[in-house]
Parts: sequence; structure tokens; C-alpha cells
Amino acid sequence: MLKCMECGDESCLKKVPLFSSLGDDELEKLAHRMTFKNYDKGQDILSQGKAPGGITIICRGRAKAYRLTANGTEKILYIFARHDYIGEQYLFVNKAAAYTVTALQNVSAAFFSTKQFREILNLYPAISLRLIEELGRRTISLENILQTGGMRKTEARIAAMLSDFVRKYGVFGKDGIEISLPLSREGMANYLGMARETLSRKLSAFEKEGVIRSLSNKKIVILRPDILRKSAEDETDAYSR
Amino acid sequence: MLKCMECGDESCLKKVPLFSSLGDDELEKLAHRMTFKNYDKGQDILSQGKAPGGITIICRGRAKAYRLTANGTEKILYIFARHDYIGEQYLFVNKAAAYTVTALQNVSAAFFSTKQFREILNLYPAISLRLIEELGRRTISLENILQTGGMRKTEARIAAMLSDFVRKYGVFGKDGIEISLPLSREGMANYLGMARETLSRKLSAFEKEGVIRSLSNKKIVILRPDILRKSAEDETDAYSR
DNA sequence: CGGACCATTGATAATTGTCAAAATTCGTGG
DNA sequence: CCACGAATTTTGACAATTATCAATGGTCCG
Repeated sequence: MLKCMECGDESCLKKVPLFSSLGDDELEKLAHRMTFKNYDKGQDILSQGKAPGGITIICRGRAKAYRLTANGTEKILYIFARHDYIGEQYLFVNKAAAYTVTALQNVSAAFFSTKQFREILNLYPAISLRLIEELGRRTISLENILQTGGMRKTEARIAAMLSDFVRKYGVFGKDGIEISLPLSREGMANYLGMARETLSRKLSAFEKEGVIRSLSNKKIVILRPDILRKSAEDETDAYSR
Repeated sequence: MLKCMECGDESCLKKVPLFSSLGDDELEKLAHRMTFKNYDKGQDILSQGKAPGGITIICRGRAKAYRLTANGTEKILYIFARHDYIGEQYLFVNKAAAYTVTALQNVSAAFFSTKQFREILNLYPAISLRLIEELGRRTISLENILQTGGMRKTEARIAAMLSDFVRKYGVFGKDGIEISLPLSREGMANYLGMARETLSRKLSAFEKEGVIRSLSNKKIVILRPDILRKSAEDETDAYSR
């Protein structure tokens, strides 16, 4: 039986979209061509300036991808979570990674070297098509982020991020949807490209309006996801005055 | 001999990265599985909300990709030029296009339906790998745009856009690099996510500093590409005061 | 040459960033 | 479990930047 010793999850690879079309025996073969890696909180999974050398798939934990700007602050590009790919865009593009990926928690991950992965593509051509599909999705998702990032109203950007968090990390609680935030306020502000203080003020405003409730620095409850979604869609934010 | 009747260019498909590895006879076969399409200036190549239905490769002309926001303004995502792909991310993702692509000039293009293109992938598996590579490049390029878009200083974003234009459309002239701009000031402002007037003022400032010279509404000369590149790299823009 | 469209400039209002201080939260050790 | 110090966050006041509105000046094309 295929069991992931690292993350404790039965057939954890099967849940990765890229491999979902494979049978159990094929997954078994896959398992021979990869290595499990563990990263402590704060450790780098990928380093800006170094070639990724392969694909990493997260089994457990979260990580942030960021670039260092000239003035020393970091601009966060992605938050990676379980079943996300890291470095897949460099599989056939021999370039240095443009960002660093650092574990936000302890992370376990499956790693395929470029060589191993190309072998797998030869073995199972169906995975090529699947990879094309996944890269297409990634592109589409980036295009979405690009647009929300281009929105002028800061409230709209914040609302878009929170709505995204609801989708990815939301858990139903008794008062609303609980989110265990992957980033600190400072991290979220960097992700959104605004000052920490601005984010703070806007979140306080959302709280006064009854849209969210802050439980702690790392946990908030979304009381009115509908209002959030609405102000994320709308450039002309109806809920700020 | 393989000759593109539409754009007048000999072996124009050969210059498309996706097909660069193919021989002349293979290109010949390819030509049987596609249609040439012509679009007048202002015509839509792709429509927001409709499935792309295939891949379009531009042979001649430029086009803009944009989304309509709730308040009616358009947010421009891409400028497509010769040899760029349109809709390749939807090849295996059956979704409606998230943006409209409109011809900025008269455009001629090669079109492969999804069905045709999948046949081609079956026929030439090497193209799959090439497509993975191209999608990877697109992802990397989007990640770059995402970062420059996240830069707080407007001067830096403008400088990044102009540097990009230098790479794509720049022609050496006697005083510097001449650029025939693909967009109006309003278009560029939408692309950069700022007000038309702000862009105007910053461009005037660049002109006063001797970095650029405006020849007409659609043509500028870059006198100091080095300064431009520097202020695009730097969050802490050294050339504004 | 004229008219429509586009771009620039000026003045002002709104928004956001910055700096400093106060308040809260977090983790650790008692 | 509580207390304490460190780190993080929130808030306030002010400065800087950008958006908006309005008027002027240019450019393009018949």
C-alpha cells in the first residue's frame, strides 16, 4: 500500500492534481523516483539566484515566496500550502529562481530532480498534458492576482486577499469562517504592497463595520464573506466612506 | 517552400519558439492544421467570458488584453506582439477567457483550434515539452510583472514599463532608442494602474531630467536607458526628488 | 483649416506613507 | 497559571504622494 511516511497521509501524492490520473501501481513507481525532504520553520526551500534543480511538492506546512527589493524589504509573491508545486516553471527553463521560498512552519515535501521528473514525463506522457494543464491554471491564477494587485483601492485588494484566504484556509466556526493567517500583518502588507499601518487601519475599519473580527494576531473570523467578496469585485468600493 | 501568404514572411511559423525545433517538412504538415485569420484595428481576437477555443499566434500587428472593471474602466494586462501566443493557457483548461484581446493595429494571426492543436501534440510529442517550457517562461514573466506592479513608487513602475518597451519595440535612432508606443497615455496609465494625469506628470519629469524625449503622442526616444533601468530596479528611486 | 480627440498643467481633495508613542499579543520561564 | 520582557500591532499626527476636476494646449486626420 502506498503510504507517505513523512506526512502520515495515505496516498498523499494521489491528491496532487498532477498525479490524480495515475493508478496506485503507477504512483508506486513514482515514489521510487523522488525524495522526501523536511524543512524546519524558517529554512529555505528555494533560494533567489540559485537554480531550483527540480520540482518540490508540499505535503505538509506552508511557505512564503518572496523577493528582496533594493531597499531591503521583501515583496511576497505567493503563499504555498499543501499540494502546491514549487519550481515547476523552471523544469525546462534553465534559469536561476527569481525568488526565495522559506518555510513558515515545519514543512514536509516530495522532491523530484529535473532529471527524475523528465524520466517520469517520458514514462507517462499523460503527465505532460497534465502539467500543461496545471501550468495553464497557474498562468490564469497569476493573471487574476495581477488584476487584483492592480486595483487602486486598498480596501479592494485587502478584501481580495481575505477572500482568497477564505477559500484556501477557511474553516467554519460558530460565528463565521475562521482563518488561521499564514502571515503576520507585516507579511500581509508586503504581499499587498502597502504599509503595515495602512493594512492595520483598514482591518480595524472592517472590524468596526462588522465584516471581520480579529481573535489574535494569527487568527481572524470572517463574519460577512459576502460583503468582502463584493468589495473585492468592485473597484468602486461600496462599503467605505 | 513554406511561405506565409498572410504576413508575407518566409517561414514565419519557424520563428515561433514553440515550433523552432521542427524541420521544414514538419512545418508544412503544421500548416495544414491551422487557419489564417485577419483582424482589423479595433476588432476583438478574444472575448472576455467566451472560451478561446484554440491558440492564436500573432504574425503581424499588436493587440491589447484587458478586463473591464466594475466602474467601466479597462485594466490592461498584456500587450501582444509578433510571435506571441494568445489563449495557450486554456488549451487543457476549459474555462471562459478572463479578458478581451483587441487588435491595436491590423493583425494577421495563425489559429489552431484546441482539437487541431491536440492532434499536433500527439503527432509531435516534442512540442509538448516545448509548450511546457513556454508556459514556464510565461509564468516567470508574469511573476516579474507581478513584482514590478507591486512596486510602490510610480516612477519605478513607469521606468519598468519603458524598459520593457525598449526590449520589445526599441529601435536605435540617432539620439537614442526610439519606441513606437503601443498604447496611448490613457492606455499606459491603465496598464500601470494609475491616473492618466499622474503618468503625464512623471513623463514630463523624466523629460526635464533628460531621460526621455517625447516626439509625438505615439513615439518617444529613450535618451538614457541606463537611468531608466536603474530607477526600475530600485524601490528607493534615486532619480526623483 | 477645423474639429475631435488626446495630452498637459494647475489647484485642490483624498489617500497613503512615515515617524513616534501607546497598547496588545506572544513566548518563556518561574 | 501567571508574570514579564520582547516583539508585534495599533493608533495618532503629520508629510508626501496621488487622484480628481477643470481649463488649456497639442496632435491627428479628414
